[in-house]
Amino acid sequence: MTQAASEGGKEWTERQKDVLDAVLALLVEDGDRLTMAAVARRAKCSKETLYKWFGDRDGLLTATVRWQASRVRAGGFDRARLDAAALRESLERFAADWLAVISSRTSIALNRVAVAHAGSGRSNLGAIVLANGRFAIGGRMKPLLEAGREAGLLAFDDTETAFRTFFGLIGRDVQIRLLLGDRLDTSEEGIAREAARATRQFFALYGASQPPAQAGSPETPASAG
Amino acid sequence: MTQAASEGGKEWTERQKDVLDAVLALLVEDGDRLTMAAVARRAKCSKETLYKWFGDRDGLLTATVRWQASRVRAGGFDRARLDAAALRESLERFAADWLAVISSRTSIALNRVAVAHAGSGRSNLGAIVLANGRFAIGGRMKPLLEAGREAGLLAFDDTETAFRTFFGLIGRDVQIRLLLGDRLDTSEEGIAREAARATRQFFALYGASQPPAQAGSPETPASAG
DNA sequence: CCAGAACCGTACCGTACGGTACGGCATGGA
DNA sequence: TCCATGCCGTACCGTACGGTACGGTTCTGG
Repeated sequence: MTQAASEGGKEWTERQKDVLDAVLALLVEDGDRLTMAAVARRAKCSKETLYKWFGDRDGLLTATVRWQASRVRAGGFDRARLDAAALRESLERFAADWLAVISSRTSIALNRVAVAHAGSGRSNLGAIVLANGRFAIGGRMKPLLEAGREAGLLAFDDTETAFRTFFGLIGRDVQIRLLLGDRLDTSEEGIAREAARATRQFFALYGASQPPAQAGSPETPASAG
Repeated sequence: MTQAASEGGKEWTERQKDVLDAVLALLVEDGDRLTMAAVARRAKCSKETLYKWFGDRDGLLTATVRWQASRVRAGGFDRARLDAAALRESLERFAADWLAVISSRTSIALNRVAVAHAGSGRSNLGAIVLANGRFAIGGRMKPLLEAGREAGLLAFDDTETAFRTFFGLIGRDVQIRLLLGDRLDTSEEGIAREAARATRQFFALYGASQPPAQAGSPETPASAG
């Protein structure tokens, strides 16, 4: 499960990418009530071709998830010149990017089918989504956190714990509420505001320039109990 | 959507509760690949009876969600004598209870079907789960936070924001990972440890006894930008 | 111009499942 | 004793959908 993000995969032809985009569109519109016939109709291809290219329904869904994942790669930071402002900006950008992703209709639709599949045990869509979502962003953010620590800007013992805390401060209840059908503010300004808040709170917890009141970082107890 | 938790509902007979428990068991075992025939077999009743009692499949699922929700009510705190230790203990207990809930196989199964339903637009299972999960705990925790503020132990402007921050510190990536099929440590000790960490971090952000370095609470910017 | 491959559109098959009908049995009240 | 009610078990129906088959059309290479 804790595998690296899989490669963008298999280099589909343009025609095949069109089909996968059709699947994404249908997924967003109709939820997981997706039928092979509907895909064929939408993509103007035959069902026989779908089965030839993707094997079966699960293969089509898997390919769709990978296809979508292969084009949301983003982020990165300038490791060379990392002062407090640059670190804060990078973290804030990560936070905003992540919020934009989990708020997108595509991500919501994909996560819904992956969650449903994970429940029925068939295939491993859940693992793929996790690898390309939560674990991908973790893999990209942790080097930044560690660079910030090496630059004396952050203080934490365990990178994973620090990252997961930031993750929680960013997402809070947003993803589960969206998955369950709640409506939330997903405007660009709203996202920017939340990203700024999460970053501010993260610095309050892990910023080295303003050492926590209790000795040690807040992720470890200052005293027993 | 932002409705109050619905009442435990309708007072089913014992026999009917047995049926709903059978649904829960099947949901946990087989995911949402739940068929009416399987329920009838498991509960040793006829399909006709199921339809008579619950209307249709969605009605059965809705009743099941309400039934499960009606018996996870818990929590509460002693408002009278609220010192720092009592507040911390209450928050930690809330956090541990919530982690135990979202880590339970029943909650995972129920959230999975609700997410799937929210995707297909049919029925409002998502709203029900949300009302009895996220919003129910919010409704129970916010009075505690405000009591803590009135007692001079916490400092925040907006109760909702403070609660959502705590929510994020507690859950982090746990719920989405579990829903997507990842395996996590859900032991009692692990939960207790995470609850303690979340509470410690929440106090670091919102504790009044140790004012934040920047003026104001970390949920509002100290200066523009 | 021809052969073959790729693919579209549609018809078709089998099965799973939601929902209904019905016969049989038990209980309880008159 | 008899009828009514409520429920079990099972058979049944209609439909939706995954997957396959096949005829017809377009494209490509020779």
